[in-house]
Amino acid sequence: MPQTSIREVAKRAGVSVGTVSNVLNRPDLVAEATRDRVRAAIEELGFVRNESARRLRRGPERTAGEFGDQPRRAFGVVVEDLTNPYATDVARGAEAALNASGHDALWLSSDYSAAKERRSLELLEEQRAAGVLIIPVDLSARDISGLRTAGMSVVLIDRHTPDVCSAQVDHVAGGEIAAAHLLGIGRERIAFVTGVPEPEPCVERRDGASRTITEAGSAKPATLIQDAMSPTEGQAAAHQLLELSPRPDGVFCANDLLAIGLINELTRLGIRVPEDIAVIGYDDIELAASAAVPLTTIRQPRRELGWEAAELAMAELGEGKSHQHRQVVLRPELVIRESA
Amino acid sequence: MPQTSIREVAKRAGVSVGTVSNVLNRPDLVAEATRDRVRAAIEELGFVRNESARRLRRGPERTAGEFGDQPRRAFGVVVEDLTNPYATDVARGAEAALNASGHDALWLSSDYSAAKERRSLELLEEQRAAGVLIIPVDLSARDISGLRTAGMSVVLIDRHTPDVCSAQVDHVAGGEIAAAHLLGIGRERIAFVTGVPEPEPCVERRDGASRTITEAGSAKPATLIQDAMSPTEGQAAAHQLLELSPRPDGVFCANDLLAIGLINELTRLGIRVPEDIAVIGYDDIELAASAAVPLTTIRQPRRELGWEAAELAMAELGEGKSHQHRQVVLRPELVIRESA
DNA sequence: AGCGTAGCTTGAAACGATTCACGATCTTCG
DNA sequence: CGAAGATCGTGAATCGTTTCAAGCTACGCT
Repeated sequence: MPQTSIREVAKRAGVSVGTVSNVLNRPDLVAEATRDRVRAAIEELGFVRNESARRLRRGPERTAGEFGDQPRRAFGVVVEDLTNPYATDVARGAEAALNASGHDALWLSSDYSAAKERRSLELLEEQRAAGVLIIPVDLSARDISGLRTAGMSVVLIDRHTPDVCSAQVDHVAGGEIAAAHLLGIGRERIAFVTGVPEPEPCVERRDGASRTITEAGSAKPATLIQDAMSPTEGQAAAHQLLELSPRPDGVFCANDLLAIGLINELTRLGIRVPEDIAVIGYDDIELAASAAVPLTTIRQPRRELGWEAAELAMAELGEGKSHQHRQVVLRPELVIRESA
Repeated sequence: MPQTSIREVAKRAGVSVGTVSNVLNRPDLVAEATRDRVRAAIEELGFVRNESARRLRRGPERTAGEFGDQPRRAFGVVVEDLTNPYATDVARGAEAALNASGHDALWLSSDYSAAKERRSLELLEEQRAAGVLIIPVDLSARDISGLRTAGMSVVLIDRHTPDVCSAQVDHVAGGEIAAAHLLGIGRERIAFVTGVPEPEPCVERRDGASRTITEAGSAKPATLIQDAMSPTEGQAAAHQLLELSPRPDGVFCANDLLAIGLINELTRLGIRVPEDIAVIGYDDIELAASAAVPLTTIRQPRRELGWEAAELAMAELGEGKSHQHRQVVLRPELVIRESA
């Protein structure tokens, strides 16, 4: 007895399969007595509708917005690293938007691997998810158009190409703001700390910062490249930093985790932050405010970013053919605390 | 034209549908020339197999371990909070084990809400996932048996009941170890900091610690309950702590995030850690080692925990009827750094 | 030539739900 | 009393895939 099907429920309740289906999908079409009988049968048999069959029959989800109940759909949220608070915040924003509209979010992580990324997309495609929100690691146009022909909406986060919807933060501006702040508090020898693989947005931050700095007439910033963007690597960066000559008096870290590790180690080595070296992070994760030296940082509107991305995805789904790809760009914001 | 189906591919390649299916599933049965022709047709048409139909036909996945290619399946990993490094580490451990066996992980978050938790389970059930690994918020036996009859394997993480597989850490022991350490370094007035909603495991840690302390003849520890288990709340706890009289000289925090926030705030208020107040955390998250005051803590083998859970789930799936529920219990470990 | 075999291919029968054109009853009202 | 609606139910057709018994060739062997 492989599975309880609608047919057995029908037999048990003494009705036809069509009626059971109606109880499931349009209960108002069924007389109360019958409905109860069917429900009881469902209960007793522990019946669960086979979503595969349902979807097979239904085909590409109807244009939504029909009368009555919304078609609850699943969207995939693919991020590079579920351990990174930045990524999880973005994803939570997306999930919130999705939930608010009665949809669901499935999280997948690509772990910075193009292969895992591709596999995740495949999985979503096989499951016939409604759409994907993705912080891409290495997405080709081909992958995307594949998804598209499978009828899924695709939204890029933190990256963009003309023929897909995307939501991103203006990282160049973020870099500029950070550099301008460092310059503004009188720092002249600025270093940049980042990690490999260096995500596109970090490159942009770096470019923005670099330009601002050289345009202001200061020396091109030294760049310290670590193995990852974690606090541990930030610690390591502290030592490298002190070996630089001339020793920098301002540091711009590609993310807060690096900054926190860096500051902690610097403090332990007797260097005062911000007096000796000012440090500015990027992201404004929760920990930034309650760090030993509260971190000055660039806040990304991450929840909003995820939220916007989800809105785009849902819109794309609703609009069908007439859809015009949109690119949302949010602006980051300087949060001044104590580290710079 | 709703979707490219196997039939159109067949027509285009001039073969029967059965052959196309074979190319997809058992390529070795098909002559090379035909195979190439079919593959070309697939390519040209941008065909993607409709997973719903496939699954509908296949029915409950065969007992795996068949000849040839493994049936790649998706497992759901439901955690309470994807923002919590503890949870994500466990989930990553699970994902690693799953991937190692050629399966996939879908992450869902319940956000501490029983409703979302239930919804997540429903979703997984509808998608006919192979199994669920869950850190439960509020799971009734009924929910579980529902999942079970739907043919999914269920593994509880960090909680247990006799009739389900589970993997957990011995939290009582963890509490005992922490308390014993605090006692061992001469602390006498110990406080416990936790947050609501207080997960079962935290209660166990507290119990273990309490017992050890009272059995050693010290006063029952004061308990500070915060609104959450975050660094921000740890900060708040610092102030409450100082108002206690007698002022504690040792604190056991329910997790590292609380401990880090607490220590940072204490330091800012001029209290020395560990000299004035020793603080011990729980979890050993990455940040613990690189915190301003490197944190002494109880390490949970989180990756292993997730890994074991995944192994259990996969085993359950493979064993079918003959399955015996197993409960894996891992032992936590004291990591001495500087905060206590 | 006759026969067995191996290697490919075929095509119809599932899988389990949804849909929809039709009946079957029951009301209501002229 | 009879006809026109309402209101409910029915059950066959259908979605796209996999499965599998059966058919077809070509080949080797006696």
